[in-house]
Amino acid sequence: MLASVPSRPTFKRLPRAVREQQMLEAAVRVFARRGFHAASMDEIADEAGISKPMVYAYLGSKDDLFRACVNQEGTRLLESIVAVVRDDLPADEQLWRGLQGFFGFVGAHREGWAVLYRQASAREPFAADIAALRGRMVEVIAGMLRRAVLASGAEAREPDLTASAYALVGAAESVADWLADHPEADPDHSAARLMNFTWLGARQLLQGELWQPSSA
Amino acid sequence: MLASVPSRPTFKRLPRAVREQQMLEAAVRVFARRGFHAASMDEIADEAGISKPMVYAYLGSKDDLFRACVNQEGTRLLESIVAVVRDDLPADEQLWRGLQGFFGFVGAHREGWAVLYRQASAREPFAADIAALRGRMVEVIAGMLRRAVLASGAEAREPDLTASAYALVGAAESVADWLADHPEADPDHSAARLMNFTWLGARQLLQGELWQPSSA
DNA sequence: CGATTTAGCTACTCTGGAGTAACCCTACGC
DNA sequence: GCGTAGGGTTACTCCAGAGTAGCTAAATCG
Repeated sequence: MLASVPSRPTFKRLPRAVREQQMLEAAVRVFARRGFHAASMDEIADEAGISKPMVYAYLGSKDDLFRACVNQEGTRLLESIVAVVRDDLPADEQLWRGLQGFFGFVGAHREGWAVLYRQASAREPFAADIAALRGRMVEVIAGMLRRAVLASGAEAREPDLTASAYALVGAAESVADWLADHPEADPDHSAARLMNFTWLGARQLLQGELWQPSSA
Repeated sequence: MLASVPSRPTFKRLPRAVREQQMLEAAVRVFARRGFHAASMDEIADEAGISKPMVYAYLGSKDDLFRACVNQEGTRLLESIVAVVRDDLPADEQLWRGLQGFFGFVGAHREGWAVLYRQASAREPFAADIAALRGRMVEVIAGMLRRAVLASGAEAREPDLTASAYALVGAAESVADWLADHPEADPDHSAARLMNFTWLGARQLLQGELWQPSSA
């Protein structure tokens, strides 16, 4: 019996699943800092510590690779939110936790956020994916608002719900962008401010109060 | 020479200023529908009814051309707002008119909007310009909010003002994106809904009312 | 009515980077 | 101890598209 030393993991020759994940992480970083076009497959391969043909062998074309990045980061974003929202909570608590999850993701994954929003929403083949993702969020938010309004005994007007949800999602994206550029800022603090800003207004509006132009 | 074949259906030799403007308008359209990278100088020249070297002769490189588009559309956007806001009005009226101007521009210049936001904010050399434009808007909005709060006798907390302004600008951009994809929607209606959504909330928040988590 | 200036063209060059062909190497199964 | 499969590489091909050289011709001027 030989003293069978468990084959020490050399730095080379890793199993496919591991390499694929390394490549994806590298790609997200490069796409985030260069943008889709300026990112070259050579640089991505280099960042992953591998050669270009391996990237093609495992992940396919540049478009395929980018789509994989978008899907991965989009999934992570959604999971960050889903993980903290509980169905049995009142709507305002759900929204609050959703915002915490959202800003938590952005704070911890600034590259992922940049890939998803600064890059993917501007490039035609992928913009549709992001629009769909945003659409799902809008639906979720609108649902929360709807339940909140109904729970308070008021009447829910669908167009107002959708418009409010769009405004809220946009406000969150804007604050997220600001957060991505201010590493010292606290994600939870941003979440709290936005919660305050939107909830008070949404509540009043959806209960029927209206701002009226005082002239013309 | 018998059948001399200049055969140019080209109608006229136009003065430089006119051609430049045609090229800019064409470039905005092509950039908007293809994106910066996928837009080729050939297609832009074609859209303008002119040949490529003319574009280079008048507007310079592709980057120069795109920057010219961004500047033109950015200026138009700002002017749409400035044109309707009056300094002597109360802050809520100013905000209301500003939103009307903003959504009026987006409704009437969907290509310009797409160039400014969907394209320019994602491409590195130009993102800074857009960030600056957005920064000016945030400052303006924060100023309106500040005056409104002071006028109502409350105390203005700067971080809240800035955060609210970011949220409001982001909400407006989001609704504008939605508007750009829904040609049948009425810009004024969008402006009114957003005004309602934000004003009621901002007013309460800035006067000190806070939403509080009901649990942990 | 020549000279000059300005609008305009065709037909190139050249480069960055996506994608690939063809080969190498080592662990493992038998 | 050897065949093979899968992880890995170098060194290409090829093309779209930015940018240019160098020409023609219509206005304008003196």
